[in-house]
Amino acid sequence: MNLFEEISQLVKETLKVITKRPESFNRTSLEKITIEPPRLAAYGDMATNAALVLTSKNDSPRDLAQELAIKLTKDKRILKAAVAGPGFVNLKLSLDCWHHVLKAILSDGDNFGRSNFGAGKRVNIEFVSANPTGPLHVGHTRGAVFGDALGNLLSFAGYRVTREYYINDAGAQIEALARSVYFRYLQAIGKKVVVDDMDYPGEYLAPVGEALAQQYGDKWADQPEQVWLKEIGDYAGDIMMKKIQEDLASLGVKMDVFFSEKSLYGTGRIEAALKQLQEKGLIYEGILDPPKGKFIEDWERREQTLFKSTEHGDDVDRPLKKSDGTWTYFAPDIAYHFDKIARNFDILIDVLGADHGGYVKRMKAAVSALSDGKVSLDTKLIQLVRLQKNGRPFKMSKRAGSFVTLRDLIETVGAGVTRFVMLTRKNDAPLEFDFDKALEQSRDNPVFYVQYANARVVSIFRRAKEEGIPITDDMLRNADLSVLNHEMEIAVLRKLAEWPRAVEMAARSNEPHKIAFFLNELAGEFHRLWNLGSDDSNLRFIQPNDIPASQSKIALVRAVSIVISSGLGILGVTPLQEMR
RNA sequence: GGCCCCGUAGCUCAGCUGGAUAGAGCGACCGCCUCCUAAGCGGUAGGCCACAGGUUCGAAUCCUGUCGGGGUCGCCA
Repeated sequence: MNLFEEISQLVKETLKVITKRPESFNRTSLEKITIEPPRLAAYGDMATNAALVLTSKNDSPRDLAQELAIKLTKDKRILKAAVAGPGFVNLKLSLDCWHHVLKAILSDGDNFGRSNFGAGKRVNIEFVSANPTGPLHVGHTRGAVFGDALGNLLSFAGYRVTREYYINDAGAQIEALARSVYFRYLQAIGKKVVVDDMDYPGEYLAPVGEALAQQYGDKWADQPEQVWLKEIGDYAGDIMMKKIQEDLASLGVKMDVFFSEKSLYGTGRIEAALKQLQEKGLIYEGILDPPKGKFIEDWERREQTLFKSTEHGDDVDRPLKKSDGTWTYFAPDIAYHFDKIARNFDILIDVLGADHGGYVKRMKAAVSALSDGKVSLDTKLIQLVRLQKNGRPFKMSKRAGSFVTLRDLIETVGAGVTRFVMLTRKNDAPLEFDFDKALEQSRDNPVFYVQYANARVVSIFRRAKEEGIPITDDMLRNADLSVLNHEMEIAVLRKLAEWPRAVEMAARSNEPHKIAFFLNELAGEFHRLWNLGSDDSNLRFIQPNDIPASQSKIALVRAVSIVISSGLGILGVTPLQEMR
């Protein structure tokens, strides 16, 4: 059930009947027709720009609009159609129509708002992909929440979603991790060591060193690096990865695939991917110019292996090998994306930190080249999180080893609050995360505001039971809805009817924050109606001594609860039954 | 210097593939509890949508340029 879709069909069919110039109905102008809630509620329930879009230069849009309006009123669902402004047609829908929407929501239940928008297309969302060198911090958390919610959103909208984590377990950072752990190991077996230059000085590595000491005693105490580097690196990386998975689990994020960068090395997979590019003539040996405007001290002109990414929209060609002959980060990442393409995804989405912005073009170029433009790569850059507490910002520094971790967040505010707050901003805007605000119980805190609405809903159900009002799904579905005729009750229904549209728009742009904003609006409509009950007892949901009227009103409440639950479900937040 | 993101009310931010008189919360001011949770609701005040051009019947939205803030720029990932 999607009311906007239904009215849109009606408008388009009506237009076909009345137009004298069918040739002006090319596909593009039909696609430009919108059916949307008007800016002002006073205009009506829906507005369409059809006449404006379809009128050719010399005709008056208002004439076509007028004709359209007259024809539309013939439909039962349309109570009133009026021409306004330059040629909009504002529609007022019949009470019956709204009641029909409510019945549809009740019978669709959890499925209300689901759609086939994605047409079963296969989407791969790669997110988090943090180096396994330490616990996840706040920045990773935002990426994790975003990716996971996007996954939920796209599933809801009819895509087949795979959530994926790329483990960077092959680069220099793992060796750095190994050295840091080695320090901790030496400490654990009682050696005096000077800890002044560790890459990862965080305390969290101390237990790893101790575990090594337990297992191996002083076996590695006086050994040179090449003896232990790889083994300790693998060992520590595995432990860190387990911790990361625990962190993700505590946030409610479950990956479908963990893809190891290491698995690309020594298996010919990098070479195979690059061969694809080679065959398209996109790989060559060449010399890059140093970046302009930025002085690099030890710049040396050097011939190296380059990917001709400029052929696919990048600004400069990109190196695939470092000066020591090993691969750059880019090379295995090309192989990784080649693997994703080979796994037959229709759409790839990479969720990256904002500091990877400079990486986007080359990766898109690679995907475009490898798939001959058949697979699209969408990148979502996640901006920084600024943490605040008591009005004062605090800093994160990985080098100092002191940073706010995902675990800190969950322990202080909980997973649900963390997730919701992080989804109240679009991904490309910086997010201010205030610990105090997140826990505050007020209108200013959107998490609370939405949860409070849900708690009120639940309290109505509870009260109804106490009053002996039967509210099974079946009874609500068959309730006589004619008592639902107040403007504010319709306003709630109007918002509910927008839900499928909101889902589609959020999915279209890969923007789960739109769901959070929608829920905030829906909660607002509901709180408003609730409060009207104190002025006018006829608007209370529970009508003493009138079971049928109570059931009708509770049917509306049930619909609100269905949509709030669905919406929170997409965000990955558990609805609260009561506030404490 | 190149590239990417951002600039909307005093503050924090929405604004849907271009659409009507640009919205919400906070803060300020004025109201609403004998009544389903007042942890809420109503109202008032507050704007040259950074600036300048362009496209269009129509621009906060699209294009170009300028200014301001952030990110990034071979051998980090």
